[in-house]
Amino acid sequence: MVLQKRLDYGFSGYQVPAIPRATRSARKRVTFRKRVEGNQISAFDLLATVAGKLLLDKERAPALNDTWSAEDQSAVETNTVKEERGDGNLSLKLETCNQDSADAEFFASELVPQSSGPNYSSKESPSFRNVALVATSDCLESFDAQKLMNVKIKNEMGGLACNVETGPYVCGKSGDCIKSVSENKVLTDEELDRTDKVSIGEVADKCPLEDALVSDVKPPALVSSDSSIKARSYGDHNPLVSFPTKRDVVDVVSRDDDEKSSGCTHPSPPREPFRSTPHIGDRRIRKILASKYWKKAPRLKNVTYSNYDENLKSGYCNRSAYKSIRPGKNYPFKKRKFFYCSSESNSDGGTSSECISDSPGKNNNRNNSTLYSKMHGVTGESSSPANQHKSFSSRDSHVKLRIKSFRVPELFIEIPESATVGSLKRTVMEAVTAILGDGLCVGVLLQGKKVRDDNKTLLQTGISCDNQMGALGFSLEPNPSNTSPSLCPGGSTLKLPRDTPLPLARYPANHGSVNQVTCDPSPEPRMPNLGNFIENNNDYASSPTDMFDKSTTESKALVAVPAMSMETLAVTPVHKKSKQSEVAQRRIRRPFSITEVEALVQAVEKLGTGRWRDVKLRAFNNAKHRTYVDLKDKWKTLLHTARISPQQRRGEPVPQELLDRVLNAHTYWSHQQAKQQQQPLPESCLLYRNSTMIASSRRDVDEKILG
DNA sequence: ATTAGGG
DNA sequence: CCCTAAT
Repeated sequence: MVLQKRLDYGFSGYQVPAIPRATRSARKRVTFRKRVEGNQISAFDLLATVAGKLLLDKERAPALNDTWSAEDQSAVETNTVKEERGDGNLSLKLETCNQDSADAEFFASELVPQSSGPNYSSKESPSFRNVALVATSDCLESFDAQKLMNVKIKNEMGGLACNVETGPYVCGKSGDCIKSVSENKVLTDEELDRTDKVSIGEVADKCPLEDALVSDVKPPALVSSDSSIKARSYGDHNPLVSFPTKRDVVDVVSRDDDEKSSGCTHPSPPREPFRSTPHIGDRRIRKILASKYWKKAPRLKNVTYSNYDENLKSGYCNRSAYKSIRPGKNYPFKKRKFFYCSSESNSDGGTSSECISDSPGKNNNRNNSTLYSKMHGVTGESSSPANQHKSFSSRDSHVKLRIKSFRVPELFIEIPESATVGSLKRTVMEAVTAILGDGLCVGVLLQGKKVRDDNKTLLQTGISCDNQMGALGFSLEPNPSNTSPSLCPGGSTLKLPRDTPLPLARYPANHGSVNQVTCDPSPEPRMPNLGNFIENNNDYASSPTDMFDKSTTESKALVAVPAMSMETLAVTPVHKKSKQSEVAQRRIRRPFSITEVEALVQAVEKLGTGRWRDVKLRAFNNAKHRTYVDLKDKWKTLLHTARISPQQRRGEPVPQELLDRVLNAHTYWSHQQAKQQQQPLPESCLLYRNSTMIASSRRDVDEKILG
């Protein structure tokens, strides 16, 4: 059985490794695992794990959040067992296995053939008993999931070989029962609140895993579990993971050796696509445990999320322990952060729909810019949507929109009671500003439903002149993604860049002076001109020296950051808390401009490779967003670019001249380095350098070297 | 905090 | 760009 690296986890609770970057694109799989304290495994825990996994990936976070919304839950529920139909938005697969061990582990990883599981001791395998807790597709082949859910698993020995409760907590002890929810059942609130056993599943004889139940004699505690989780997100339900078509799903499949993911230290033999759940040979029973909690989550926000957060935190708290034990660098979740905020703001609060007023388009002279300026005018800004796809041919009818206001996504602010009103204002302002400056998505809703296809015309979408009031809505959402548009082609949002972490964070509510503030800047919304913000990123002035300053300054100016005094910073716990809660994000991608490349090359030519800090200081001292690591990386890519054929190069083409300089500088400094190691004779070095550089027609080399 | 490399 | 290991 799987259980590779069981020993990787030497702590209670569980960690949720970051989702490999690869998962940002469709059809990528991720792996994660979870360890459960004692013999308890709860559906919620599992889901939380999955959720946490997803959340850890900032770009996916909202996706998950959406999934948590009540609307989608049903879909999840009904599709859990129907993933083959591909008509759902997310399906969950989970399976667990039993093992004689003191603790339980949740492996959300692809089942690894026993033979290939490198990290578990051979003696572990035999004692392994898999008990499928989730009816998944492969299980369905042999029996109906619905039935499975309602069957009772009995242990002839007087106990249950495996007990899983879909309740908040799953008891692994024998005698416990499986609580499951019918996939088709719609839970009532009452039911949702019940945490006790609901139904007992008895594995039908059909279940190929029955023998597993009869497995070990001892009070077979559910000690270890192996779970494979597959989640599919369909564009329609997942705004962040938008795909061209509904069929284009994202599979979040647990597998340890996810390609490119730093999942497993030990490369496992190539696996079949996750779809074919491997090793059915293992006796497994599965049970869908998602539905209930997925449905429930949106409602019991406080409980759910706090719990959730706790879980996540626990993972983080144990990071060090984890790290120390963990053999490889498999799970780079070190600095991953998630926003609790987005989850909720996206699912409900964040979506503020606005009114629309349609009117027969008479103004043919108006173009889309007019439309947008109008849109944004409401927010006090005008911007040019970078992602505007809709085509407004001049002869089209025009849809007039009037957005009365945007509601800012939910904000959570914590401030001491002793704080002054003024500081509260500043705090709120700061939070709001941070959000706005952080980048927002504009979502389009029609009939309350998100419109995700950016490529449809308004007409096709149904946003036409004869629209009725209220049919169309817009929403501002925290932009979770720095994803390139290509990653979410179906998204209906206008992505705006962000550079700073969302200040939103859910703080422990145990603070007496927690004030929750929801900001609604209706009267005089101060929105940054994000459109320009974008454009400025790559639009540098010609002067390599001051261009960075300029752009930086401009960007900031555009973000309409209110003058924030140090005092404010001191007074607002938001900052501290934000950092504390590790709310951060992947930095936005900022392609190097040619000018920057030029500056970099020049600096490296002079300073050589390996002195990135100096390079930074010298040429990018004013570009705060460029760290020496960035520069180093850029050099690396430049070098690579220079070495590959022009046809293989992508992105903004770098002048061959620069690339040549890169090559020259690289070879030169490489030799330099080598020489230094052998015989630190400055003279020969100089000679070599000069010959090389001059040969490469670097006129300014000398100056730079001298200067 | 930097540097070097792998991802 | 991120993440780590090693300085």
